[in-house]
Formats: sequence, C-alpha cells, structure tokens
Amino acid sequence: MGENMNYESLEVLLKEKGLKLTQQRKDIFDFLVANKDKHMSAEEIYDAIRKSKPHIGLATIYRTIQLFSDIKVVVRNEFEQGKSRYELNLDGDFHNHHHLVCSMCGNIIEVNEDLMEELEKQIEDKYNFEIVNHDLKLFGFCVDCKDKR
Amino acid sequence: MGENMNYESLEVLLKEKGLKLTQQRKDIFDFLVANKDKHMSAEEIYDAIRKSKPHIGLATIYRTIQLFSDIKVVVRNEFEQGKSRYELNLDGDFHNHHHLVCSMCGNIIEVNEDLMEELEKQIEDKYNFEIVNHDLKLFGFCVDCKDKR
DNA sequence: GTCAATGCAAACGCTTTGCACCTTG
DNA sequence: CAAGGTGCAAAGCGTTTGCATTGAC
Repeated sequence: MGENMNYESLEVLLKEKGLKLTQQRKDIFDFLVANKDKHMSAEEIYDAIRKSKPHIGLATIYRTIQLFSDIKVVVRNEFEQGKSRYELNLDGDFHNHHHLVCSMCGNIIEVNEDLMEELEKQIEDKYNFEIVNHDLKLFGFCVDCKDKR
Repeated sequence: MGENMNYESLEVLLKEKGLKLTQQRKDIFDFLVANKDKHMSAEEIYDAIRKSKPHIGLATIYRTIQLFSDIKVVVRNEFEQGKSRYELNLDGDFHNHHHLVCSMCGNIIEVNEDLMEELEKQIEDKYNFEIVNHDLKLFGFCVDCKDKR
C-alpha cells in the first residue's frame, strides 16, 4: 500500500471487489488521513465529517469503516470496553502495532517496534500454535502522568 | 490470594469493603471455581447457574462479576467485539496472562509464561512510559486447526 | 440502466440502572 | 434493624439491518 496512499490506491482496492468510490468514502478516507495519528470512535468520525457534510449518516460511517477494515485500510481497536476506535493503516501492514494506554489521562501512544518475534517463536513451539497476528495493549502511566500520581 | 481460594478468602475481601457474602455470590463463585479453565460470558454463567437456582437474575450476574473484577477475583477479557468473557483469577496475580485465540474454531488457550519482561523494559525506556499491566492476545491456528486449512 | 451505496429509523445484543422487596450481619 | 443485595423490567449505548431512494460506472 505504501506511505502515499491516496484515492487511486483506495479505488484499486475497491474495484477489485466490484465496489464504488463514492463521495462519502472519499470524505471518510480524507478525514482518516487528516487524523492518521489519532484513534477515533465512529461517533467522533461522524460528528467531525457532519460539520462539512451534514447529510452523511452514522450508518454510512459504520459500513465504510467495516469495509475499510476488510480491505485493511483501517484497523479497529478496542481500548475501552464496548466501544471501538479506528485508525488508518497507512502501510497496509498485516501485523498490528502495539499501543500504550495511559490509565490516568487515557492517551494512546503508538509503538512502532514489533519486539515480539522471540516471544512468538517460543509460544509457537511450546503450544504448537501458529501465530498469525497479535493484539498487545500496555497499560500504565505516560510521561506526563507518571509523576502526578 | 493463593491457589486454595475459598469462601473465607472471598469473605475477607468483601468485608474489607463492608460488603456481604450472599448466597448468589457464593453460587457464582462456586461456578467460576468449577469452570476455572474456561472463559465464559455473563449469559453462559447465568444459564448454567439458573439450572440449579432458577430465581437468580442476569443483573445479579453482571453486578457480581463487576464486583469480583474490582476485587481481582475475576478477570474480564474481550475476545469477540462487544462481548466480555470472564475467568477466575485464582492466584490473584496482577499481571494478566496471555491468550491464544484460534481464528478457526474460536478456542482460547491460556499462556502461563509471561515472557514480556525484556519487551516491556525496552518500551519503558524508549517511550518513557511506566507499564503496569498488559493485555496480549495472539491470533492464529491451534494444533487441531493448523492442518485443516 | 444496473447494481451498489446511502440515509433514515427501527431493531439488535450486551450491559446498566431504578425501584420495591428481601437478606445479611 | 440498618445497611447492602436482589430480581424484575426498563433504559442505555454502540452497532447493525431493512428498505426505499440515490448515485457511480
């Protein structure tokens, strides 16, 4: 997919499945690109896009995000129980990266290193389990909060 | 808490907070002990207990599990989106253990090794983040399913 | 023109809550 | 007997779905 993902590459992924590049899909994609460092809920995406496109429906956000998730354009994550947050998957990487979740301020920090190879190898051997992907969240206190306690 | 957790140790934890050891709490605790290797949803716990105690309410299951979670007697986990599964936290360990989730049959396997010390140390240093707990799920194929693909 | 996509509102599934009654300590 | 706890039903909340209409190709 590459760092410079744009409408064309999105269109290619959609066309492969006989799907259309609609204005709403462009709008949602644009918004995700403009906020690629954030982890947003469906409602937040909806509210933000609605400011410039008042007719968009929340169901469209959900359907689009589901679709983008299927074609690996976004990654869904669950930091709070019962509520998903989404982020753009710029490099189209299959292996998820990790997240640091601050228990005090709720801030989410991306970890770009994998560091899981050795652990996964050991577990694959011992449990005879073939690991395809992982989901690692590390809870604790961020730089700003660790001293405030 | 120790391996032989029983009513007395549960009662101590409750008393500390001015709470009572009711029959329903005993029933739910018993059921969790009898199924300590499983990861059950609230509905599953409810249905199972209702067979012998038909008058128990689902809300009691939720309230009790929430309480048990607060006093670290159970651990809540989310393997499927929007649905929690619960397991007894026998040793009262603060650091969660890991889970292998089979993408084919849905089976969940416990990993008792931690293996995270080195990774956590590296991340704490690089990101200046104080790690307190983690949540690691490894998705893939279990022994029974890896050949069936 | 065809088929996919949208918007709306209603339905959904899990979980929480308000309240009158009951039980524990 | 004074908390706290329970059961029931209703509400809550994020998400999904049915359907008539609209829009992309």
